[in-house]
Amino acid sequence: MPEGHTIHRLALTLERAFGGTRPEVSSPQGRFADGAALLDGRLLERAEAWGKHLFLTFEGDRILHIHLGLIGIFDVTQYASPTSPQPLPPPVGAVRVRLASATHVADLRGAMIVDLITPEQQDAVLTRLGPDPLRAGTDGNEPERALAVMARTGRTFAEVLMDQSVLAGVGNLYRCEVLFRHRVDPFRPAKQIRPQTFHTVWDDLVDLLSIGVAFGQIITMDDQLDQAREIIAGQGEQASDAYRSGRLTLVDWRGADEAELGQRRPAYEEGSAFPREFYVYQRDGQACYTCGSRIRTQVLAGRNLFWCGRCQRRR
DNA sequence: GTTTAATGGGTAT
DNA sequence: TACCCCTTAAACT
Repeated sequence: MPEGHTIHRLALTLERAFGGTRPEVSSPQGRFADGAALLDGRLLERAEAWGKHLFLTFEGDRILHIHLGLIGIFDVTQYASPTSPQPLPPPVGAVRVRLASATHVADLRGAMIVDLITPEQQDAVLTRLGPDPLRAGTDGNEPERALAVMARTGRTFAEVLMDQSVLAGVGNLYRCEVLFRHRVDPFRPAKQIRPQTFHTVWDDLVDLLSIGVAFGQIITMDDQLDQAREIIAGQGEQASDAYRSGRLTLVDWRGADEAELGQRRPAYEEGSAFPREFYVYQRDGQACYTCGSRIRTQVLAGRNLFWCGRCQRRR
């Protein structure tokens, strides 16, 4: 499930659930037992996402570095409320890390990276990342940085789009869909992409990923995006401003009382889901919605690329 | 019951 | 390019 939007949403959810508290940290499966013991009962200062990397900073500069990889999942649930305490639900399956408070529990399974690191090690991870569309408008996240790399690589645009050192947070699904949305040939050399085209793609990614964070799912089709934007516009000025600035993830919910949260909380939390539908992703052999020709697929650098050979020719 | 695929990515060859 | 790691659920036999 994880592209950048998943991780940014997780950071927001974890901050709301555990930020400023001292969660119990354990490793029911046992593979993170030592790290869990070091973090248990420590103050969780903040949770942050950079591209697909998640960092939970505990007091004393103890940083829990998590990367979900392809199959990782971090479930955060509220199992009790302050007025109605409930027993903590037992872990199910291979839970490598569990955070638990009197009201919330978060279970991490299948992650590729689970490490306790120092601020210096965190910096080393961050310097290897390209600009993150979900941090657009902040230092170091300018699309020009990606353009500079593109100008001196021999690789195709589709390869470069998923390279985390060029762009942080974009995965295979957003890649396929954004290429189709702008009718760009995936195999076009990155250096041949016009800067104006790339800026349009970048702006679109800022929009798409932000909506992905807001709704907790990848939405790429125009009719669904229109509905999504309408729902966001109905959330009031604060959510709307944050969305327009491309930083819906960075809204700080801490300190808000329940009434305020009710007003600011996006509709998605009440569970409005869009049908899972895409322009090209996993539609190989089916008719392109625009031109009717068959959607094609090919393994590119180990991942399944999907595109429309007619709509995405030579651009 | 066994195999496969999944929105990742590092390391060896 | 190949192989490895992580875990689960759906699709096979």
